[in-house]
Amino acid sequence: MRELCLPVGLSGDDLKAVDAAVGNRTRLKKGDSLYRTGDSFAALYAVRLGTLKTTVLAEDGREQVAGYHLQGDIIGLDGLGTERHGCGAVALEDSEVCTIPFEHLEELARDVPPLQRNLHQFLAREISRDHGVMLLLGSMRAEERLASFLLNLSERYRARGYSSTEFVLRMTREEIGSYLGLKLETVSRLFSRFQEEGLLKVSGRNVKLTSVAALRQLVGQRG
Amino acid sequence: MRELCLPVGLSGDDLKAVDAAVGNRTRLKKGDSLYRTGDSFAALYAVRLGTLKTTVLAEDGREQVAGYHLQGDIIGLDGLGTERHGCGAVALEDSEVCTIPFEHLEELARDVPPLQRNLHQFLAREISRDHGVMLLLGSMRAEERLASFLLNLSERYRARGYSSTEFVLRMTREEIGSYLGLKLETVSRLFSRFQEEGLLKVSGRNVKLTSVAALRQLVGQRG
DNA sequence: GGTGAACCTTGATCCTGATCAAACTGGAGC
DNA sequence: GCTCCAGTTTGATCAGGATCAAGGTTCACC
Repeated sequence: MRELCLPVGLSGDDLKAVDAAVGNRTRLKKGDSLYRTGDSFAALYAVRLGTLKTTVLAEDGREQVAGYHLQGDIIGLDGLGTERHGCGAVALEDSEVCTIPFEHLEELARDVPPLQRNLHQFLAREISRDHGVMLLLGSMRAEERLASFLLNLSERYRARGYSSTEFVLRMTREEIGSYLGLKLETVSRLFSRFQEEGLLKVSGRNVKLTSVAALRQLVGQRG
Repeated sequence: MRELCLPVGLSGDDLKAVDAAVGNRTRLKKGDSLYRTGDSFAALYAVRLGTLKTTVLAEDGREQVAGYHLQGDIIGLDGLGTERHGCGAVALEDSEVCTIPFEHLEELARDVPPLQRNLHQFLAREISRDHGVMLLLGSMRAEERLASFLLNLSERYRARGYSSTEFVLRMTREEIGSYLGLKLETVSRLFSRFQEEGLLKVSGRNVKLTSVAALRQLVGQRG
């Protein structure tokens, strides 16, 4: 079992040191919270197995899904270097994460420059990801948002060696809507419409993309 | 002139080292680009004077304002540790920034733990900021968005020692709309309406908040 | 295997903000 | 001081998605 929680390009001693920094695994059952908004921040988490959602909370109590996280994703970055988590994280199915105590990681990053660089890249990637979501929420129509969401999932499943065209959604229509800034009825209608138009086949949470090209075109048009 | 581009809690030698890492100042005229999306990433920038906007670009060419940056803000973080800038940055008025070469900073962060911590905090804060924008774009109505935007500006001016109730907007209605996911006409109408309702006085880009409490209530309601 | 709750679909209607259009304003440049 | 143009305001209309409502489906749990 040579794989790493942080996919760094390291070798030898460095790698061992990183291995040591990675704490034990935690099993989560569907619905379990890994951490909640406002919890004191002490560690990052690498998703080993399963799917989590992170949610942001407005002062008035409104909650919104900020992201979905699959195997290999690192979560908790938003609390890095601060006192408290700004998000909450909940398992959408039985999952497993490993804990990366932050004190240790920060220290390690000082001694292992490639790791430091890697950490920075993770953070920057998180920022870029968020910018993508802002673009989606700020300037796309409902159908573009859903298409974009499905293509994003597709790409991520592909990268993990799963089918990129046939997968099971781990979240409800309401959660999808929350992430996309839409109501659940709108999400449901869009799935139906996409199916009518031959872009995909959907049955509850089972999705089969039948025309990735058409979905791409949907996202890319306008301009 | 003892102030720092990165407001770190350092002293003595550390402080000198950081000072040394901060490159020279650059003057920007209104409309000048500091960097563009896709430019190779080499440095962060601290805003010394003026106002900048950062913009994200979709593949299809759509552009959206990702943030407005005032004196003391650090920009360019999204490119950190990666090859290219994911955003563009443009001066909204004559401005001045100082360049913080990234290679140097990363190296320095290894030797000066408080600086490392500070850098991480900046990154985490940027992520949290983006989450706030996602919340705004995903779940607020138009009037809540504008109120939220104005209160945010107000707070930031206050923190910088300027009036928190009377200021000049440095961006056009269209740019405000782009940031808030609204059209310029909607922004204009909202300003007029807020004025009618006695929340503020507006004349072109001059804004005077006359009822911060009412603006707050507007944002906070819905539960 | 049956039951109930959570989740999903679909329909009808409403409303917010987009779009189209036209006139007004103010400031930069001559 | 005048001109011109980018930016702003305001009006009229439209449409996308929200909301309200009512069944239908699935699956976890007993």
